[in-house]
Amino acid sequence: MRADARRNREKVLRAAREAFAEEGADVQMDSVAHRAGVGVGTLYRHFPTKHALMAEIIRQWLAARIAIAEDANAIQDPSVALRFVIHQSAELFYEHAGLRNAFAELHAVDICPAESTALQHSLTAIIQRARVAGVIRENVDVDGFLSLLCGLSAAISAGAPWRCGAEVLAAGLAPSAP
Amino acid sequence: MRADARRNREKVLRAAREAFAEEGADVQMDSVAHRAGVGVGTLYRHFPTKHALMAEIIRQWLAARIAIAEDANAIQDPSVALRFVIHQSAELFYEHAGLRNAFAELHAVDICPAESTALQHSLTAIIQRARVAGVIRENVDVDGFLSLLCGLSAAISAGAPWRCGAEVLAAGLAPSAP
DNA sequence: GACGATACGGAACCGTGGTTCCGCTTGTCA
DNA sequence: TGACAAGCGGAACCACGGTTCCGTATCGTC
Repeated sequence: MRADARRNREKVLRAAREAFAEEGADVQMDSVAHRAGVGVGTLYRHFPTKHALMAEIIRQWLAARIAIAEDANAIQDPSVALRFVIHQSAELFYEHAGLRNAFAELHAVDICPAESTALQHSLTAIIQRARVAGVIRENVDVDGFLSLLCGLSAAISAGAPWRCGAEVLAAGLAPSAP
Repeated sequence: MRADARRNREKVLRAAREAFAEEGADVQMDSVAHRAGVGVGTLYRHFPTKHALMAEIIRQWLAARIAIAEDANAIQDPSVALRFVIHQSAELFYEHAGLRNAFAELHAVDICPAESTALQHSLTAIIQRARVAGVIRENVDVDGFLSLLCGLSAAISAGAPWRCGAEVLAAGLAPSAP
């Protein structure tokens, strides 16, 4: 791949992230191209369709979430690990608040099955450890946890301060007092 | 208004709710018309644009939420009132899970300012009472609460069991132990 | 520095889907 | 029951936006 092509690919991805975040999933390709300072033709050279461009952004986004989950799994204390995932995720959600709104309707599982599975796998370990240690309420499984994270993401995109959202979720997940 | 016109208006609204819930905000008007068993012309007789149709659905949705908030305000115990709003809202979110996904990108405030204000007003009273009674964490204000409800809605749309989501939020909102 | 391959820009194309228009039907009222 | 207004259906219209295409520019190599 030629050097300028690689440069342009990066410019396009950066612009697309920005554009999707600011204008939602229905930004025009022209707008993305303009932000990137390239022509539409260049967009289509790197990504055959708009959908492919969106998929790549989502893939990178999932990769960041997987990284967080894996970092958490390196933490010994299950309770600390759980809190770590929640807080780090909340911060990530805050940094990319716009993307959440843009891609809310899309099902990541359909678009990036591999990454989705990896994320779920990593989170399963965290939940499992928390369950054994008794630091998470009984009726929350991995799917429930993923949904709640999804909710956290929405809350933060809606304007909730991310630390506050994280605290509420973390506190709410603790097993109810006997 | 003629009787058949009134009937059709109802049919259209029902069909639109169903269509938006199932297919998202970008359902075609033709699809809504087909579900309602009327022609597109009839749609446009009752709602001048697609946007107007969506606005009416959102208005009814906000009305339901306002009703819940007002019911809660009739409850004496601030703690019970807070839990009531959360649980009732969660159930409503569950019943109309699809709509949330469809309209996530839209800002209700811009579309139905009056209803949005009314909802915010009702919730303010609930939060205020909870604050005075010391049954809600200090760093959550009305806006934060609205955002968290928005998050709850997203979590439920994402598949979290609504009772579970409500319990987590209710527990998480309690002031942290000293 | 010249040549071939690779990449770029952006005007033009075309399908999709919101909206309009008008001839026909149906409800309402005297 | 007849007349008129109100409402209906759906084909046709048209703007928008994703995608293609090709002449031009740039890169990398000899």
